Amino acid sequence: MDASLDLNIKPIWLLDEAPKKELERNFVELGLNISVKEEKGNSLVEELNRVSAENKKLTEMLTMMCENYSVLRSQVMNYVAKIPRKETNNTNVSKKRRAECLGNCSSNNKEANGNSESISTDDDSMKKTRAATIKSKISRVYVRTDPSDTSLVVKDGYQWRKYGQKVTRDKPSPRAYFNCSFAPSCPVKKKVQRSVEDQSVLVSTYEGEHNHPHPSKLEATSGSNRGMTMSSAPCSVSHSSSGPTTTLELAKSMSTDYAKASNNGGGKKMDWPEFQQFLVQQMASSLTKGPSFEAALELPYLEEFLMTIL
DNA sequence: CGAGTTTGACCAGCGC
DNA sequence: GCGCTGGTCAAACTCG
Repeated sequence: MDASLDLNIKPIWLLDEAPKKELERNFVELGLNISVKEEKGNSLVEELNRVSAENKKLTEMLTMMCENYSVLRSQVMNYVAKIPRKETNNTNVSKKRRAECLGNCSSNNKEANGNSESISTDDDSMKKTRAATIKSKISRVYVRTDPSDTSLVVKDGYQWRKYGQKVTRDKPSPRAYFNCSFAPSCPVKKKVQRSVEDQSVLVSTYEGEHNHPHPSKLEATSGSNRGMTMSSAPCSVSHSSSGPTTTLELAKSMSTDYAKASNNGGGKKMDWPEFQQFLVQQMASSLTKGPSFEAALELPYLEEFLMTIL
């Protein structure tokens, strides 16, 4: 099946009668004898009519999609409003091995281990609290990549330094370990591993919170701050450290395209109706891209996707 | 030459 | 205590 739907939001000129006549005129100008090739011409006109009708139908479908999108959007808004946000006031990332040095997490491991000998007053409740703390700081991001790409690199806008790679027991693919190297004292760590279910999906697990602004935000505030903030956002969308975080390349590409589209208009921002129309266009074109859109159709992905474009 | 990556060794936690 | 496993270190290596 040919999935390439050449969709248009606005009814194109083929819907009008005048252009058809112009087409016929063009045939004459091109030296083609319409009377001789009347049959061919008629079939072409019929074909044009058919395509026009099809286009009209598709346009209606898109309009409906757009309306459904609006409804869905408001539903998601309501849904998101109902989700209780967990407090994220605890700032230090703790790991098992560094559990004893809660106040000294940014220092190096050897120092931490040295200190740990003098501070060893753990009990079960403390352990549970810490485990909960770790759990609440962990977020997960799914990124669809080229399955042939073995680099385990997830571009999220931050600067990462790889410090280790390990083959784990239950997973066929190795796990890569990264430190945030944008700020020397940033405690955030990232683990990246391919999904067992889908080798084309990279699962990156973030531990902790960045103690510095996002690099792209720094860029945005220091220089080219045009259009919506979406344009400077990374592909990841994090709505809470308490819940899973999902990334869609589709959302990324859409935001990028949107940024481009906005910038092409001389830096003029699109208003909401324009933006909606733009989204529909992008959705339509994304239908042809397959995997990303399929991913978006899975409910958790879809929610995140909608969060992204809201 | 410096920054980043690779990779084998080491360490700590956990279950038995 | 022992072995398994995940996480980290650091020397060697690569690349711009």
